[in-house]
Amino acid sequence: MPSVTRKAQNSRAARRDELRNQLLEVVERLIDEGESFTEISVERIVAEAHISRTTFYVYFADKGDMLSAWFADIAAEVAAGVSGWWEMGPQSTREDLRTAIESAVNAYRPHIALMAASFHAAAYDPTVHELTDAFMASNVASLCKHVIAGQKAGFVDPSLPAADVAVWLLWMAERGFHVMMRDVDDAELQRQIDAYTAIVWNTLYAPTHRT
Amino acid sequence: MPSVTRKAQNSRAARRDELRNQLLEVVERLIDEGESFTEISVERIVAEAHISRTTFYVYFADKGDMLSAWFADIAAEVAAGVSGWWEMGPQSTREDLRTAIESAVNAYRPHIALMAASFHAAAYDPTVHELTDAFMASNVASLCKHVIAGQKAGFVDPSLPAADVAVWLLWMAERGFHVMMRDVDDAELQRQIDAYTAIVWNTLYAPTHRT
DNA sequence: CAATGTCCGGACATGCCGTCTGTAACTCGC
DNA sequence: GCGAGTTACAGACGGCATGTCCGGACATTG
Repeated sequence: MPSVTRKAQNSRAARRDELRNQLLEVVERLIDEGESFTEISVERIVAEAHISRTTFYVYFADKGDMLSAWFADIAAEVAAGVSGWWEMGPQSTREDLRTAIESAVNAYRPHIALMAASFHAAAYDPTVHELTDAFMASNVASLCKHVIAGQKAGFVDPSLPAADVAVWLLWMAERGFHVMMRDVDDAELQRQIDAYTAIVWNTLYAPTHRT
Repeated sequence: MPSVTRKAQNSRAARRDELRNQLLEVVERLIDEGESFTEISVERIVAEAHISRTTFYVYFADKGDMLSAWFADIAAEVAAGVSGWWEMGPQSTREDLRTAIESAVNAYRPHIALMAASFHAAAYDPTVHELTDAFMASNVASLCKHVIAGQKAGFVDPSLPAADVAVWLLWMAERGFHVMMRDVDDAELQRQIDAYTAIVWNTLYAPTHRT
């Protein structure tokens, strides 16, 4: 009875997604209350979510698996948010850059706590590590491509080592988002965006925009 | 008998230092072998160091305490390594900046594994968090002061928000050191230093050095 | 009804933690 | 050398969290 099996699998996957969201909501709240992902036990999570620990292990191999199940979705969202950056061209202004960065921040920000948790867990969980790595690699590749194109088109400092600078700028963003954009009001957030924009602008574009 | 007590305390402190170094050597090796600090148990550490777990707890409250006992020393070393940067003046060249950064890297590099472990542990260990925080805050303060002085003296882009940019540039360094300078050969290391130098130079100094 | 899938409570072995024994050794001052 | 103080140890503890397993309760479906 293949149809039965198929249906079961579908509902299983759906249920997994449902649980995943429900559990991450709990985790997010706990993190916001000042705890760290590593310190939050599975027992704690399932208790707060009112499901049994057994059920948790039916759907997830462990905490990292739960995080991983969620990461791909959000990575895509963020990637879409950043994409404006890659469209910078010779005519683009510093305002355009700021807008692109702001949209990336806006995509990132609702999930800062869990993103930070993911990057933290990446240090000891191989599965999570692969995901964060792929996420960074993909964005680095995009930025690198953009930088090289910009150098060819003459609106990015041609003396820069494109690949290396791309890596540095994006890891800076990752770290900065987690460290500086947690628990900040909107004014502070705007200032942080300004600062990051200033660094990126000066690094990449300013040298070719001298008046 | 105060003299006895005093002597005991001295030897205790000395022994603590001795153990600390011995244990961190083990930890460093284990990390180099691909394990993560969080995952390394006290049992593991003491076994490899050929001391008993009991003895460990005589001298340290826990793993974090051991890391903390070591962090202050190394923070001072690194701070000394970076100090060349703050001496950049109106006449300083890009080469000077690179030299300063290289010396910071050289101070940092021998301890990258443990520094990374410290920053990682900071996420869940309040004691370690305080130390890493103070370390970053102190360097940020120095850089911030340098930027402001440079803006007054006219060799740093005056449009930059000094405090914010200082924070971003230094967290970028912290992250970059851990992510990009682990397990790299010397050629790769030089390239990373070049990239970081390029970003810092373009951000801070280049706008006022236009030819 | 019977089979299937879902959830649960309860229990298990395992591993690590931090603490607390008692014991053996070593180093002093006397 | 004797005894007091210190240091190291092995061994055991209670506690907590992990990941796994089972059996029973319940609803859904054929």
